[in-house]
Order: sequence, then structure tokens, then C-alpha cells
Amino acid sequence: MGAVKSKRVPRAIREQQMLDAAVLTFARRGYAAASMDEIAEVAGVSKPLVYLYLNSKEDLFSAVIRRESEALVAAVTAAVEPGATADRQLWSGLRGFFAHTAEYPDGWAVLHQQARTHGEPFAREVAVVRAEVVAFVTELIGAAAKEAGCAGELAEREVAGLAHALVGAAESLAGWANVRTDEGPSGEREHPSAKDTAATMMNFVWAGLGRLMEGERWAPGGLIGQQGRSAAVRG
Amino acid sequence: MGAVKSKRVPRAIREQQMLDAAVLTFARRGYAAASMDEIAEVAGVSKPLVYLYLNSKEDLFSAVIRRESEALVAAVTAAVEPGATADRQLWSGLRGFFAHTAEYPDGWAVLHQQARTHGEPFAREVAVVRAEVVAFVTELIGAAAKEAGCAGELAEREVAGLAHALVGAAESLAGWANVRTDEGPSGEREHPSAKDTAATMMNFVWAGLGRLMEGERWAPGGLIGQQGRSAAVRG
Amino acid sequence: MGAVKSKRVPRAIREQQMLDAAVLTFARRGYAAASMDEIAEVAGVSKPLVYLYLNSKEDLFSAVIRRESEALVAAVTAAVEPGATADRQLWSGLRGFFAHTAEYPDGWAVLHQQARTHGEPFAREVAVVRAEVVAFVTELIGAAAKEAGCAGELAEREVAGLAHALVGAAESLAGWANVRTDEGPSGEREHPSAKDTAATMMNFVWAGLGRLMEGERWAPGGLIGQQGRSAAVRG
Amino acid sequence: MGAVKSKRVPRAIREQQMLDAAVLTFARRGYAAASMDEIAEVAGVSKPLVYLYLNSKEDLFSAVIRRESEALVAAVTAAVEPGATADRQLWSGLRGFFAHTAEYPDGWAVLHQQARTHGEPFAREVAVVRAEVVAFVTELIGAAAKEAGCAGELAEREVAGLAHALVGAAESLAGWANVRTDEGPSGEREHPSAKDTAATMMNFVWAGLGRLMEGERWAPGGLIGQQGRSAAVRG
DNA sequence: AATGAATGAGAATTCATTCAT
DNA sequence: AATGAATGAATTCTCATTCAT
Repeated sequence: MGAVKSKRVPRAIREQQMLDAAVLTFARRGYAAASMDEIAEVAGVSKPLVYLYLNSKEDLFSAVIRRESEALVAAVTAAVEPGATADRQLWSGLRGFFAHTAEYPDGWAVLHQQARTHGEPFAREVAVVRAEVVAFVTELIGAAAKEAGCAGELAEREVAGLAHALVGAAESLAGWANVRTDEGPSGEREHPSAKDTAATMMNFVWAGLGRLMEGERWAPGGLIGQQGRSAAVRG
Repeated sequence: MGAVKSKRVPRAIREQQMLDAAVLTFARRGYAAASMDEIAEVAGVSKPLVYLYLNSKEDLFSAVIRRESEALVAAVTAAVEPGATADRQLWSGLRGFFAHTAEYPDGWAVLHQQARTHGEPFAREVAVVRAEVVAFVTELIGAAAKEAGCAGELAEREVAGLAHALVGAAESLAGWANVRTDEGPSGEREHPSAKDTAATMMNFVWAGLGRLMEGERWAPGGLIGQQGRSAAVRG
Repeated sequence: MGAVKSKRVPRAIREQQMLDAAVLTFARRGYAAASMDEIAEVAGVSKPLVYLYLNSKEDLFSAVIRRESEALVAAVTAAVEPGATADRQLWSGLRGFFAHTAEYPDGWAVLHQQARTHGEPFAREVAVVRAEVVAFVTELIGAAAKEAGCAGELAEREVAGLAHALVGAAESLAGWANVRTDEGPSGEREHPSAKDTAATMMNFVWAGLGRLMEGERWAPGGLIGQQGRSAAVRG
Repeated sequence: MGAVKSKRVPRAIREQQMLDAAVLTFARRGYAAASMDEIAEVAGVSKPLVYLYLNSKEDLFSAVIRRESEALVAAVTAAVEPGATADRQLWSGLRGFFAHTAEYPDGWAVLHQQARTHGEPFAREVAVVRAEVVAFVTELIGAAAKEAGCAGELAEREVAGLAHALVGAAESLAGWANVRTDEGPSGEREHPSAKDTAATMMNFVWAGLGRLMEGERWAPGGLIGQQGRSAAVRG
């Protein structure tokens, strides 16, 4: 069990091995149920060494969160085409996001499931990153509105809500896309590619945003246009 | 600390008090970090009584999940207008959902954050309920397509993806709507009402669905219509 | 589970039901692992009633020991033919003993296995009864020696040792005889009857005693007679 | 209380210390009443170390049973003179047995009293060892019969019964020999030596066996010879 | 005569963490 | 750079026992 023993490994590498082991173990067991014993064993080192390098379980978890969220942000950032139109930026960012979460499901699980459910030190760390993402998306929506020449149609709070909804939808799809439905011989019912998932998102999101920016709103009786929002929804 | 001591309470009532305490504590601390000691204290009883009535921490957590998910489903079900059009059903269901999650944030936190991150017995229980909700939404989208007279335009898998995205968006907004409380003096920056949140969702979702059903798809160059999807997305 | 509920039973009878339940449960589980809960359930009453009648677990166990050892002593006493020769008394006593232990294996298990292995209050109670039995057997051997007209041949301590050995052998055979070896179709390999077991004991014991009383002793080189014992055994 | 603290002891030695402490404590208190806390304290270490090395109370008890029964078997085996006549083998084996049980009364108490009264995992372990001893004694009796040239006189089941009686008698004497200590000022009423106890057994047993092998049986009217057994015992 | 409701005290077990080498 | 030895502090769970009716 655990990695092959190789003595005298430089610190930088050992630390990464430990973080790898920690990501795996936190994802498999959850923060609380993951024991330092198991992490050390998976990393192929003794427990005191883990403490020597990472100080404590909390610090280790924080280091994991930091590394994984930086990796995720880096992946998305790298994927986004800087000068493109807002929709293309969203599209490329989503592709980067889905590709990364599919490639590192354990890292994603730690960020999305573990970090958010365990007390103050950690939840905040992810919340900050998530807030940045939401802010980025918010900007994108604003930019899109400007591009479409209809800045006034979307209230600030409305945009924030939309960004939150969009991010939540993406998170949900990330989980869904990673669940390998075990039916039929392999080949049938495969993982949807990051491209497909991103397309689903774009189709879901962009069309609606377009209409919103044109001033249309949903109302109990059907879509209506041009009126102010408060009138549209009467409950 | 804990509730006011009231001796000799019938079992049925005590059990509810214990479940209340458990919901609170699990939401505050997370499953693993919540100790039976604290739950008992919050419930205002001794630990042995908790074990006598609820058997074990696992059983207690299961009972909590069951009660809370049944309550949530009941609230949404009660909110939906049975014979209405698909969009109205979605609208009323969302209102019920946001109203319930706003009223019982701890119950929602346990279902959404704790139950899903802690091993097989629990994750499955919530997964089942969530799958039912997704199925319901999937049906709604199908019905809407039929109402709009364009059944063929949406592939089955596409519908499933949309339903997942929609549910994820709603979950994200539920969390968002509940968090906004702690800024400024009370009164300023209030919870958005369930109605407002549901409206955000409907505006976000329904318009987009409408376009999708009309055969429009998003493509890197902008919205395009009528063509097959594979042509639309070239990446 | 437990006996059929019948309310309003006179105390004397209820107590016996409780003792029955206790014997069963102590034999099945052992003293420590037997819970008052289970005993009460097997007895078909509520726990407080057990405490009302029997005071405590210790008292309950003592009551069980007392009842069972009195029953055993009574059975053996009743079996012994008062005026008979020593060997006939031993023979009839053994038959009574094996018959009783076979009929009440749980009672015997409590006396022989549980009572002796659990701390001072209980071990002493059984020890006293056992000592009485040993004393009785010692007398019997003495009487036999007298009958045989060779009182001087057996040292007092030697007689005591023989009595202990005899009692131990009988206890061992009681356990052995009660183990139902589950081989073959029923009928094959049955319980030996109390008579058979007693016969085995008598054959084992009486012949040897006869020789001892005639002054013969075993010595490393074979049986030798007439000499004093210290000379016989040289190691 | 507990042993003198000696830090940083190699595992193999610590384990033996723990087993020593466990034997002592199980013998004193019984399996259930012996707490891991007390065992750890007696061993002079902390509880977690006991768990680290021995895993659980059950495993600890099993380890104790294994060590003690192996030691007992080894002592008896070492004592038996391999090529000697059956009676000499029995004699030397008994001396070894009584010497060992007298030297390690706690180990013997655990095997004889505790292990047999506590559920399946343990009872079986001792039962197996005891069955081996009984089998050995059975062989010895058979060999003795052959030496005496009267193989046909003893039925198989009869031999088994005798072996059980013999073992039971020895067990009883082992307990008896160890208990006699606590009366009067030390010096008076000493432990009988293993040699004496073994002699009592041999005198008790061997003479009787001799007669049995000569075809004599006990019968209600006195010893009778040569007839079949069924006729001898009429009850 | 009998019980549903309730608890104080202690049990086994596990963990994050450190010391000495 | 690395580890075998060791522990303080919780945590889950159980049990004998009592109270109020």
C-alpha cells in the first residue's frame, strides 16, 4: 500500500507527493474521516514527516485547497481568450472549467464538496475564489450587455443573481458530467466531453441572456417585453 | 445553554426536538464535527435519551435527512399548481423551493452540503430525492416543448443536461439568497424574497428554453438558428 | 419477543418468571454481557419491576445462584439413599447430579461457569456450596474406608484431594455429557444418560479408591503396596 | 501504581509487558470487568499504545489466550518423557501441568475460568487446546490397555469418558492446589508441591484404570469382575 | 401491580500530535 | 531527511439505575 518507498527525496517533491496523497484521501473519505495516518501511508512517508513539512491537518487541508483552487483558476484563465467577445470568453472559460474538473475530479471534489462543508477556515478560502469567479462572470454579462447596446436593461442585482445561477449550473453540470453511468459495454454512454458540456451551458444561458438584454421578461402569463420588471411579475 | 428544560415529554415530541437540535448542529458544525454531546445539550436532554430514541449518530443523521427532504419535497409539491402550463408549474415550484429553503436554511444546508459529502448511506438518500426533482423538471421541459409544438428540437440528453443545469442554478441561488443577511444594519440589504429569486430563475431559464425550442443554438460566432447542433458548435 | 404479556400477576410468580429469565440470559450471555433490559424483556415485564422485586443486578444474580444451587443440592440430596453403603450413596448422588445438570443446563452453566468467574460476592456463594459437596464426598470416602476396615491407610489431606478430584471429574463429565455432538441423523451419538455417566464415574473412581484403601499406591515403576506413601513416590 | 515507567522500549518487549498486564488483570477482574484503562496502567503505558499494538480488547484477549495456552502445552510437552510407559508419561505430564499452573496461576485462571465463559471467539480457542489434551490422554489410556494386554475390555466411548473425567479431575486439583494459601501464618498449610498433587492424581486414577482394564466394573452391590458392563449396572 | 421517561457514570476506540533518535 | 515510540483529549455508545405516574 502507498507509494513505493524512495528515501531521501528533496523537500519540494515530497511536499507535492503529500499534497497528492491528501487530495486523494480527502476526496475519498471527507475531511474529518481522512486520518493523517492514511495520508502519510498513501504518500509513502512517516507521519512525523508530514507534520514537519505541513504543520497540521488544518494547514495541510488549506495547502490542498490553495493548490487546487489555484490550479483550477489557472486552467480557466489560460482557457479564456483575452480579447474576445464576452460570449466567446464565457464559452472558452467554461470549456477550460469542465476540462479541468473532468481531469482532476478529486481536486474538484475537495474544493466543491469538502472545503465548503467544514467550518470557517476553509469555507472562506473557497468562497473567496468562488466570489472571484462570480465577479468575473458578472463582468462578462455586463460587458455583453454593453456590446449589445442595452446597458440599462439589467439591474445590478439581477446581473449578480444571473451570475450566481450560471456558476451554480456549471458546478452542477461538472458533477453530472463526471458521474460515469455504468450502463452497457464501454463506449456506450460515455462521459460527455468538456466541449459538449460547455455547449449545453451556453445554449442554456446565452439565449436567455439575449432575451433579457432585449428587455423581455418572463411573467406568469408568458413572455412579455419592454415593460419594467416589477410589473412583469405579479405572482 | 440548550432549550429550556421540560421534563417528562412524550416520545413523539422529544424526537422532534432532537431532530431539530440535530439539524441545527449538523448545519453549524458538519456531520463529523457535530458531537452527540452537543446535539443532546441543544435538545435539552441527556445523551442516552438520544441514543434510546434514535439509535446511533448515523441513524440520527438519516432521520434528519429523511425528515428534511420530505419536508422540502412536500413544500415544493404543495406549491406547484397541478393543472397549469409547464412554465407556471416551474414558476410555482421554484417559489415553493426558495420559500422553503429560506425558511429552513439549516435543513437545506444539511441536505445540500452535509448529506452529499458523507459516504454511502447518506449521499444516496439525497441523490434519490434530487434525481426525482431532476426527473420532474425534465418532464416539465418536455411538456413545455410539446406545448410549444416543437418536440423534436430537443435531444433527450440535452434535456437532461438542461434539467441538471436548472436544478444546479436553483441550488446555487438558494444558498446565495440565504447568505446575504449579515451586512449593514438590519433592514438594509434584505433577503430577496422567494418570489424575486424565482423570477430571476425564470427569466434566466425560460427565455433560453424558448429559443432552444425554436431551434436556435449558441455558436462561437453568435446565436444561429435552424441548423443542426453539430454544425453550430465548432469550438 | 419475551413471554406473552399477562398483567397483574402475583409477586411470587412474577419473581420466579424473572429468575427464569435471568438464568436463561446469564447462561446465554454471561453475567456482564447480560443486560437488565434483556432480562426484563425475556421475563415479559418492564425494567422498573425487576428492580422493584430484585433490587439490583447483583442481588438478582445472587438470587439466581441461591435458587439454582439450592435446587441442585436438593436434587442430589433427594437422590441419595440415606442408610445405604458409602458406594451406593455416591452412586445415587452422582445419578441425581447428572440428571439435574442435564435437565437444567442453564442453571448448571450459571453455577459452574458464570458464578465462579465474577468477583467476590458470587464466587464465594458457589464456593460454599461446592465445599459442602466436597465435604460430603470426603465423609463418604471416610465412611467407605471404615466400612472396608482400613481407616488408617488414607491420610486426611489425601482424602480431601481425592474428594476434590472426584468432584472435578464429575463437573467435567457434566459439561461433556451436555454437549450435544451434532453428527449424523438424530439418534446417532445421543446424550449419554445420567445413569451411564454416573457409571463411568463409579468405574473410574471406586476401583481406584478400593486399591488405595487396601494400601496400594502408584509409583513410577508401577503399583506397589503396603509401603508408606512418601517412599512410594520418588519422582 | 503500575510498573515503573521506562520510556522508549522496543515493540516486542512492550507487547510482552502488555500481555503480562492483561493476564493479571483479566484473572483478577474477569474479561468484561477488566478495563483497557486498567490494563494500560498496569502495563505502565498509555491506552492508545495498547490499541496500537494489540488492536482491540478482543484481540488482546485472544493474544493472551494464545500465549498462555501455548506456554501450558509447551510446559506439559516438555515434561512428558517421550519413550516411557503410558503411566510414566501420564505421571510426568501431570507433574508438568501442576507445576506450570502453580507457577502461573493467573494464566491458568484466564484459560480455565475466563476464556471458557466468554462467547465464541475465545471459548473455541481453549476448547481446541483442551480437546488436544483429552485426545492425548485418551491415547495414553489406550496405550496402557495395550501394554496391559487387554485392549478389548474398554469401549471407545468409555475411554473418552475416562479421559474427560481425568482431565476434569486434574483441572479441579489445579485450582484446589493453588487456593490453599490464605490460611494461617505463612508456612503453615503450604501449597502441596506439583509432585504431591500429581501423586494424588495417579493414585486416584491409575489404580482404577488398572482394575477397569482387568475387566472389573463397579456395580451397586460392589465391585464385580469379568461380566459385561450392561449387566453390572442395573441402577 | 406496573411502566414510560430519563440520566450519571463509565466503557472501548480513534486521532492529531510530539519526542528522541 | 526521516522515523519508531508514545500520548492527551475527545467521541461514540452502553448500562445499571431512578423518577413520576
